[in-house]
Amino acid sequence: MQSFTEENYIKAIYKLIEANGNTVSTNSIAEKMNTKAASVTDMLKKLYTKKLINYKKYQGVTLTTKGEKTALNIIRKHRLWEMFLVEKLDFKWDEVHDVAEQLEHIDSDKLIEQIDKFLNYPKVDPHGDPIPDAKGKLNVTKSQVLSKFNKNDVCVMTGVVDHSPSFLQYLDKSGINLGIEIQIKDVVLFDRSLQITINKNTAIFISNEVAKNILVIKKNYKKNSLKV
Amino acid sequence: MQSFTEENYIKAIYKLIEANGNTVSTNSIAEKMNTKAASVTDMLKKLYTKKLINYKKYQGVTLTTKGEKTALNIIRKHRLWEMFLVEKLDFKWDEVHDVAEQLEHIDSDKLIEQIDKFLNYPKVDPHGDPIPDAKGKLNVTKSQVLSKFNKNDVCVMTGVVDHSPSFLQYLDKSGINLGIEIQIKDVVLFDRSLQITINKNTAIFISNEVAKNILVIKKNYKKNSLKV
DNA sequence: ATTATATTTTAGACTAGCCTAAATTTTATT
DNA sequence: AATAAAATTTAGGCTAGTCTAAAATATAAT
Ligand SMILES: [Mn+2]
Ligand SMILES: [Mn+2]
Ligand SMILES: [Mn+2]
Ligand SMILES: [Mn+2]
Repeated sequence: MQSFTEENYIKAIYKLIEANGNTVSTNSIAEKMNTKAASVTDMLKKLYTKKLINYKKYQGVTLTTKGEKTALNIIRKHRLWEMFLVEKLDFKWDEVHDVAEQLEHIDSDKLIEQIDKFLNYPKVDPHGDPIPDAKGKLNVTKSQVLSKFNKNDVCVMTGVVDHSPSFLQYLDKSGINLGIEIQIKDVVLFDRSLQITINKNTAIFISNEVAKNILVIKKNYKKNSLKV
Repeated sequence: MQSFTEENYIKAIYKLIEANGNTVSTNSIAEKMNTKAASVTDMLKKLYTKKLINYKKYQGVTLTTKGEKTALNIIRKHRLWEMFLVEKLDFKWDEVHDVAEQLEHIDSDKLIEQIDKFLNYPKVDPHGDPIPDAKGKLNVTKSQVLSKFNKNDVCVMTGVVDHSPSFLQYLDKSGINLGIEIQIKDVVLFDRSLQITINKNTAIFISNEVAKNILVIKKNYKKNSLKV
């Protein structure tokens, strides 16, 4: 069994690898964990003796199979709890993160399996992030950021990059939620800001910065897909 | 804000006072917390500086108003979580305690108020223990142990004294649950074991030790009560 | 009223996690 | 290739919470 602190380090390492590929540096962990590099080095030694990470001095860090399984289990719990809070307790998607940061450390297999069942085995969390299954299997998402698409493209929103409350609240206020259909009506060349419609309603403007934080899947990509 | 450890000490002190009256000794806290007296003394100094307990060297301990409020809030959370586990996640009453010991430390007012609402504001937990309200108000229970009653008395079961899984499982197996009507058919003078009926069914025997751990309220005590 | 026993506190030490400052190693730049 | 800069690790120290052993105090027994 790991301490809360160890679990948070493992999750941080997992997310850094997911975001930036292969190995991860001491400094980047320190930044993500809001600690100092010296503290990270101490913890890396400990995680190494517990066989959770591969670590050689000055060489950066990767997760072992055991470490990755551990990380995915924490992420599974985090996302299921977020889903529970939104679906059952009327939390907004910008309110769940801090509570889930605590709940993800509760140690009870039965609890998390029952929560999963209670929610009817959801595939994604309130932010569109995939929920690993009990064996640690994670569906890879093929979403892309909205800013990559062009005039007249039609997409469905599937997630967000930035998870901050302020960004999520801005999306709420703008009527931008998971599942909406977004059509790009115009792209301003100067700053790549977008004019879009949501579910074919009146158009709104969003900045390129916003578009870079909205994940979508392009609609009607396959010729033989259903046109509704 | 308190650490998990501090919260557990405060709850232990509250329960010892509740069980044994007025002040509580260093040794009794050590026993309940599975620590040594020296560790308790250290913690008492800390809780005193935080104004959570009244403490003078060698004189025993009581809770301040602030300490009692803290204790009741932790107990509120513990019991609401137990209720949630039983009512919504199909846990048995003997399975909830260890998980609730973890969940009671989750820090979120909104979470616990929403859980309360989700459960429709229950008054007692799965073991019949009263749930303090958000202001820390606790309904005093007038239940008594079944062993105090006599032949032909009719009671309703309202709670348990012993909360151990083995005792709770024994009760399950014997059909003894909260809300059942218990009639004392016979009392064996030699060992004060009881022959009882449950909801007027065929009689079973229980030991005095078991009867001392079952809480009940006597039925039809008032002459003008409803006879169903 | 002394003495003996039990309880509680203090003293000193340990681990987990964190820090700053200094030393080491790697990487980048001339 | 030599040097400068950046990244990382080590050294030493701090707090929370724990322990054992010893000292102090309170309680019980003569
Ligand atoms: Mn989150
Ligand atoms: Mn999420
Ligand atoms: Mn309990
Ligand atoms: Mn209970």
